[in-house]
Amino acid sequence: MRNKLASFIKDTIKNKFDVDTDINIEIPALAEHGDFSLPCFQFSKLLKKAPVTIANDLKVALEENKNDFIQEINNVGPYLNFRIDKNSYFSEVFKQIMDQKENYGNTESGKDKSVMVEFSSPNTNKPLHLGHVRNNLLGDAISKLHQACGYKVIKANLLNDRGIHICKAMFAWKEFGNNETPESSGIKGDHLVGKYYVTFEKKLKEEQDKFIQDKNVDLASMEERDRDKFIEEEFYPNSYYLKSARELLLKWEAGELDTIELWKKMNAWVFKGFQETYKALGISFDKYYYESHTYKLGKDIVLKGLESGVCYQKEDGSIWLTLPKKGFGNDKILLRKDGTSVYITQDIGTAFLKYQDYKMNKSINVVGSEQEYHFQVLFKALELLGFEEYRGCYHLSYGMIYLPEGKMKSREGKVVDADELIIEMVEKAKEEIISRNRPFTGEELSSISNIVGLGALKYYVLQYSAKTDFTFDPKASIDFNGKTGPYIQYTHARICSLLRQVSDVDLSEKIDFSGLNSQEDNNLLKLLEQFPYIVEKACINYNTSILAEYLYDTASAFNSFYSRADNRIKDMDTERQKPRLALAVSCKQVINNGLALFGISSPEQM
RNA sequence: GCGUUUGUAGCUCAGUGGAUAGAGCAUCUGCCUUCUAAGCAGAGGGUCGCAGGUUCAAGUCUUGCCAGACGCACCA
Repeated sequence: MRNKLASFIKDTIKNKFDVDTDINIEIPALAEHGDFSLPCFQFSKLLKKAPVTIANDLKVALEENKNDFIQEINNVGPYLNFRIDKNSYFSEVFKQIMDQKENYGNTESGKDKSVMVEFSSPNTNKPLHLGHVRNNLLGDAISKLHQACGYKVIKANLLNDRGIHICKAMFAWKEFGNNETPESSGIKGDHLVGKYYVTFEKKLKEEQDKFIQDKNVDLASMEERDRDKFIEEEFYPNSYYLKSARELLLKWEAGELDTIELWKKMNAWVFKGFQETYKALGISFDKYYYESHTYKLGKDIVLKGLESGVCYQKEDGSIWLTLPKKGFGNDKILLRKDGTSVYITQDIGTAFLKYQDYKMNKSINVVGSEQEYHFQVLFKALELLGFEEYRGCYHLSYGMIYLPEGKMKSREGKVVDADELIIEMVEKAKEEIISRNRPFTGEELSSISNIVGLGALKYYVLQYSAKTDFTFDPKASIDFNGKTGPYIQYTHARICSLLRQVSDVDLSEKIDFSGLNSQEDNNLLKLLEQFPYIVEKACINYNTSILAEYLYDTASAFNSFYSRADNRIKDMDTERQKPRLALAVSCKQVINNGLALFGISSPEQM
């Protein structure tokens, strides 16, 4: 409908003023202004006229050869407001939704293009927490949004399975583990490994406290920076625990059999644990990369950069990248004097590898905002090293999550554990359902609790735009009233319930929509029409909150429509029922499709 | 210190340079013998951090200041 109007205006402008221009059509903030509006500011530069004059002239021109679907054109100052013939407006939207069903909302803006979305990418030394949940849900939603816009999407997960962090857990397990396994202890693998990682950190802290006491240093009176420096320079080189973990890392790098064996064993525990969490969240990946395979990558590329003069070598043998003065503090080291790679070198190699594997047009990394500078350097490095595809690389940065008591800290165990959180949400959903005395069987109850609990969690996280930090309020997150996932799911369930009760009404024949002229009818219609634009907008802006907002508005519009005293559909005669049921069916489809983009299921009953 | 970023209702957050700044929660008032009340209708609540600038128009762009967050590793 919007396209039809836009091309009509475009043609008219071309005839009247002899210029080609894009048309930006808006939906008026106030319904009484009309169904669509055309702010004429957008043409004033091009036509060198005042917006109000343009609006006047254009109105005359448009009215001269107005199509029958436009009922009325009004100009209010610089705005041209259009009222669309209701019957054709409703029919067109309803027809589109019925034709496209679960594909309604999809567009072709990404047709023939591919995108890789790398997300999750956890370290394999501890279980996933709320921060990972945000990452996973965001990455998954962004993937689905791209799919809806026609892109071919590859979801990738780069597991950081190697390094000092896992060696810490390995050492603690060797020292204190007594061969404990997930089977022997009944503890989920990632939690078991995490337990030993925490044990390591605890022992290290004890050792540090003792060291400081022995040295008789008064840390409390030191500046924070000096304190860190002291610990780094004085304590760390003398730490038995750190030395032991480093030894394990060296043995791992040397390929020592026992160490590799233990590393494989513990990583396997963690992977299995992660898989369970991913499954619970309904998340899957098309491709796994492992840091243990990629950590040496990038070296050749850097050496080529040295030949071409992009990089330079210092006297000690280390290799550095020259960065532009503007925007970058210092040059960046790429290879240590012993020739080993640093973090960014691996990322350079991985970028090349990903492209070799998939030749995608876009490559998105879903990583927290604390790594923004890292990605700026990385993309600049890729550009300087001649990797043309750096243009398609994008760091989807998301903000931190605070708890009411402050920042989450994994080392201190001040985190919201992902598995526990999921269980809590599902439990809460179950309580809510039970309290409503619904006639569900045990199986239905647990299936619906699962859908609702996860819906609440996912919507809670995705309602925020990615870049904002937000405070996780356990009470609010678990609330099912107001702007929440369950509210939207509930609306869907209500529609399903209604449809079950009037299942004999046939909507396939031509429907007369002329009876739908209330505020509520029109609001809902307009929202349903907008859905494809919302999906595209959310995708372009990498912003799930746009869709979250929209879904709430749509559910809310339906509930207003539904609760009108004179609108009791069940009691109406068939001819009056039809257009209203058509609206309800359409709304159900849109809610279903929209929630699906968030990985949220739409229950038939709840 | 430098860079990036945030500051919108009591709280948590939306808000393409465009029409009278919105939502949820919380508070208050109504509505279940009724298509699922996880709902609906309504009320109160704002110096859009502060001060300048740009223009027909600024919560939105810009400069300065104030306050917070993140970053500025041969960690990842």
